[in-house]
Amino acid sequence: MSTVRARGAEISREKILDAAETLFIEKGFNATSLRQVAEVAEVAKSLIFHHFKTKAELWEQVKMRRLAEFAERQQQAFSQPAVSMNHFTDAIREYFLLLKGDPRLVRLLIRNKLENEPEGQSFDVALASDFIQRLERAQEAGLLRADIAPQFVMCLILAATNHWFEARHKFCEWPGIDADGPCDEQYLDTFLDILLNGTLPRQESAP
Amino acid sequence: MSTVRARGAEISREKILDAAETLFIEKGFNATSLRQVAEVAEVAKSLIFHHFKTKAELWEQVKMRRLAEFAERQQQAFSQPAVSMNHFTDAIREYFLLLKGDPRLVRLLIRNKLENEPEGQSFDVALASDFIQRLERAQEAGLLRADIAPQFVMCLILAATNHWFEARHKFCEWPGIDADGPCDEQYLDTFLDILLNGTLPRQESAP
DNA sequence: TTGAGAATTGACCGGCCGGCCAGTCAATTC
DNA sequence: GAATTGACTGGCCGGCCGGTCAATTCTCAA
Repeated sequence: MSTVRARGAEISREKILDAAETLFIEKGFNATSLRQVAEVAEVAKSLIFHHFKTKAELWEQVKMRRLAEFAERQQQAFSQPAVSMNHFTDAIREYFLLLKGDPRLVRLLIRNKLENEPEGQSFDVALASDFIQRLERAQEAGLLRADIAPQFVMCLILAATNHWFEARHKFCEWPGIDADGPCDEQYLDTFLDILLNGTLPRQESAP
Repeated sequence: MSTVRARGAEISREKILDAAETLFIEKGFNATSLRQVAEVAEVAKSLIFHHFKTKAELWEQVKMRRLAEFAERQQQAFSQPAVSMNHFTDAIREYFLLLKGDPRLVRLLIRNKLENEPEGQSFDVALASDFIQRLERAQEAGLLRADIAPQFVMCLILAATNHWFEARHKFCEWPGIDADGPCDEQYLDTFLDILLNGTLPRQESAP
């Protein structure tokens, strides 16, 4: 449908979702009232209930919209063919930049950790196993040490990237780390350097 | 004071703190009412205001008590002298076990990330710079590659350990990772292996 | 023995919460 | 041009919230 009415309704719905996203991610679900959401969205509070059943469902939809978009971009970042190790580091670089460019997403990911839904999203399972398979093929091709489990390498990559942005403000209080400088790149380079050196096949050394 | 009264008061205070810790960490500050805290603590709600000025102060005290204890144990874990790289891996191992043994602490650390206090705690800054200095001395002693910045190695260590437990339940849904098996140890071994191999001084290879 | 004062309680407050509902208005359909 | 539909609103509701307060109990020093 592209009637005038339907288009107007869609705009209102999106305005509500936008306002809810801003407030829920910044202040949290329970600390945000629907009155605030309505005010920011410039819409009557009752209209929220017209478009969404409950406050909880609104939050669910906010997360869905954002995390689905995240999964898509994450897939793009991780889906490059890996014929050499450089392709892996490029993929990690791209994923790192994805997080760097979207602080709100990082905050959502933190909040998502605290919510113990039984179902959860399954798309990142598929994504992870996809990347793990790439790593396995790299092992078979001799690009990667064969004596390490690719699953845990994947965990380590996500830990190193996600945690950096999740705790960035803490790290930047340390001596030698300047928040305004190129510390993101320095950290990433250090990590990739260590990861590469640590996972490259070792050429025959003492047992 | 060690009068009976004072001791009784102290017990009540601790019961309130215990109940608040359980509920705040599990459900969050805004999702927890003081009525629930009082009920779990088996105490009148008003008594909470006798011992703590406001709900916010109670939460502050809960965090203080737990994070101070954490900092102390963290210091123990990281304070071993480092005359060889094994001491570093031992320190990381100990810190890893500290987190493994205290899921509630891990949850508190996640919650702490979301709160943007201007002041914050300064003890972990001191702790980090202490460990970084150890790494620098290891570099001077030739135990560690000299061309990497120790600050970022420290970040990586914290990322690898903290994020593992923060996202453990997600990781354990992946193929090849069994939540009930020894996956914690496998992950840690993989990480330490990569870290050690990646940070060991390289013996003269092609530039 | 007593009285000062801390520990503890339950009744109570104003205010905000999520949610509901009756009703208005304008676009769409017949 | 009447009937229908759906977007949208303001006002109201019961209930719970954080917080206050006066009254009671308890303990111990004087």
